[in-house]
Amino acid sequence: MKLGTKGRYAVMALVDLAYYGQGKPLALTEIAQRQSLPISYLEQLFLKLRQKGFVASTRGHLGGYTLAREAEAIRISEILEAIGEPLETTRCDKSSSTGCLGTNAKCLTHALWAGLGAQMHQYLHGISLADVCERRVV
Amino acid sequence: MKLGTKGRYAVMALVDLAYYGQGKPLALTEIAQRQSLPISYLEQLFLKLRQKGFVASTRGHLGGYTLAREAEAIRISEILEAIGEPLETTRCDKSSSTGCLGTNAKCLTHALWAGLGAQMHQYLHGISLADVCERRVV
DNA sequence: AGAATTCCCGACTAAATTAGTCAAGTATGA
DNA sequence: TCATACTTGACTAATTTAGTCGGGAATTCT
Repeated sequence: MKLGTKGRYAVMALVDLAYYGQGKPLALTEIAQRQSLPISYLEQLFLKLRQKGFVASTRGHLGGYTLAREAEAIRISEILEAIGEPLETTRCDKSSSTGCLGTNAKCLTHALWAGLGAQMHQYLHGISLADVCERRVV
Repeated sequence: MKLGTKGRYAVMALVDLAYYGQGKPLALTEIAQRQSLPISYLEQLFLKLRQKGFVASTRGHLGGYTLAREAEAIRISEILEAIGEPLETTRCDKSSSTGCLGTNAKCLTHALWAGLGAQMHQYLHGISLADVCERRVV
């Protein structure tokens, strides 16, 4: 159970954007250099972030990305979801009728893993980009 | 960020052992069948669980495994640690002096990930094998 | 106009990890 | 002695991760 670079980099980059970009577009190269992240990898991530409406892009010279929403209104959990960072604690097939429902002794652990997932989601949903920027994180 | 089978299977098997094994040794084949887990894989896991003192083994006919500790005294977090399920949310190198300390703007996210890890550990530390068996899990 | 800068996008891949299998052995009880 | 069950190490196929690469398209500066 470890956090992948996709999720970590996406959040790092957005925090950087919220922290250093004051309304003005910030080039990906600048973010990548400051955070020591591979730029072509970041491009992939920002493609998704733009499609999901987290950032807006300006092309050409002096272009870059800006936040499309208020930093206060972007939850960390949303970022991870947008980027495709799984956050999966169970493997029970929800669609299948034979899937585990946590009702029998065989799947006694279902509630445990579901609870862990809920815990994680709750924590990450409770923190916004702005919270991270202003070090309001326990 | 997904939970691997190692951790999941280990907990499933120990819950099964606590639930069905009343002091008497339970053969791995029985646990494996009931939980639909690959037996040779479970063998690997129980090797570690025995070495770390979670279970005791009885060899030969009618042999098997028993819990070496009270089900109330075994925390889920301990099992995952024993088995080698990572539970890593950060990648900051703790040993290196150049490692991230969460003090500069570059690593503003450190506290976030560390907090997530703490949250997960706290949840899993607060639940014992017995809690899972008796469905005392939120 | 042309050059420089920057985003846009899909395809590809090396390396690591996962999720096991397999084979051979040792101990015990019926 | 035979079947059962734990013990242990080596091996591996498949998946996932963590990127790279190459070519394009839009925009602005000179």
